[in-house]
Amino acid sequence: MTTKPVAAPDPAPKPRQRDAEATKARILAAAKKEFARNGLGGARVDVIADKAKANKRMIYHYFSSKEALFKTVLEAAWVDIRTAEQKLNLDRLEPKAALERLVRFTWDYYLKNPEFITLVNSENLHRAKHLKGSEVIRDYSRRFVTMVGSILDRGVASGTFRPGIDPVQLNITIAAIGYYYLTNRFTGSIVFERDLMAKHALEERLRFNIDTVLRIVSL
Amino acid sequence: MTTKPVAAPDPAPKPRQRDAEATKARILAAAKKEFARNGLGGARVDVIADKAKANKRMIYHYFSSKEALFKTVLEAAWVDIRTAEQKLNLDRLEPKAALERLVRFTWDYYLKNPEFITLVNSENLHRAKHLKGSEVIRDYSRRFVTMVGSILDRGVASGTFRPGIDPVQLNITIAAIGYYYLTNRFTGSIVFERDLMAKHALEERLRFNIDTVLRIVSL
DNA sequence: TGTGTAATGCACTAACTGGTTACTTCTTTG
DNA sequence: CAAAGAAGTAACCAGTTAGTGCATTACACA
Repeated sequence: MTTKPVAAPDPAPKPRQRDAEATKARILAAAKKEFARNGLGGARVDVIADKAKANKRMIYHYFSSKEALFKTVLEAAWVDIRTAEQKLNLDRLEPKAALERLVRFTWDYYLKNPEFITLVNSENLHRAKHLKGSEVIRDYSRRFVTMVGSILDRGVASGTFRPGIDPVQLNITIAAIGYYYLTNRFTGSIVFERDLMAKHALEERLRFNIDTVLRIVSL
Repeated sequence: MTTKPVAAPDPAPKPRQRDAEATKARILAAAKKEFARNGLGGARVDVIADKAKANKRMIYHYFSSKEALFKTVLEAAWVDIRTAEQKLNLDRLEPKAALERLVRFTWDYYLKNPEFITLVNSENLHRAKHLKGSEVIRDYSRRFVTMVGSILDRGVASGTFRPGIDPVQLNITIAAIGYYYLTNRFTGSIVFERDLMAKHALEERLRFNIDTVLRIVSL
């Protein structure tokens, strides 16, 4: 976008009064929070501008529209989780450990990044119209599915996993058992009359989930 | 609410021009659709009025406010699914069959009543503030958890299920593996590059889910 | 047939909301 | 250092939106 000085490799990033990249980043961060808290429809552009200590005009300058901003936020969120997943280096672990690691990671990620869940919910309410056709997402996802597939293959080869498991179904299930618990934590706590977010409750759920996944793949 | 004629037991319900109950019902049905499609924030009261072939004034006359209307819709939806669950008479089935029946029912219900999922999502976005303190929900839910608990107990007693399974965790999981798949069907179809709503895909998922649940409870 | 009440309809508003216009101020570079 | 473009601001606009005041009409019952 903006042409940075090419010469010196980061020559003491002098504190600017005006910094396009920084402003954009602040807007993005604020938008993520606001969209996550209130959904696309409920989010207010003015609130985002305030939170970002920017002006509403800046938002339209950099992102054209509320929906385009939403799309950017959403894509960034997805790239973030998929990138983190790749860093797990699950290929280096033995199949069972790899799967456990993945379940644990997914759970922790959702816990630490509750915005992700709400953003995804919001996007699905809008029938994924913002993500439709996004190659970024498709490319990242493909690598991910492949990775889980190869864990399964290795497990089958070494005789620890049963054959014939669809990696997609497994992926969905791993996400589901964490995602559902957390996204519905408010109604869930009412329906089941316990604090689903209490520390021990969270630990118990994670244990249950790991057990579930291992049972799915075991012989 | 309104005092109906007490005498004759439904003496040919003459077609009225004005019928409070009928109007209320139409509003409720329209509201359910609109809330489900657009969420609480995105739903438009005028649209609900039009869809219900009623006047906006009627909505405020019967339901006081948009949020109160939402609460009514939400409670009704919950009562509906819980009532349907009770009608399954799972106590009469042997444990394994009962569980399979429940998984199948849950899946089918979500499929046939997609509004339920979206309403619940919307309520959780608002941190369950409309359902908080609703005794209706609490009472219905209690009976449900108890029912699943007794299936598990029976299974353990007959030596088909392993002991020590928390009925709440199982309940959550049964809901999760269906709910997640369906609520995220739009982004899911993009991420996994398949039509998750194709007939064979749905059948495959149901099979996978039944298998998962049986694996969780098996010895 | 008359009457009180519940049901209904219309027109209105006050507050908001996404988006824009017109302008000022900083920063970079020839 | 001057000029041009980039970054930033405030006030504003047109369309919406939840919610109301008030007049009107049908119904139940005497």
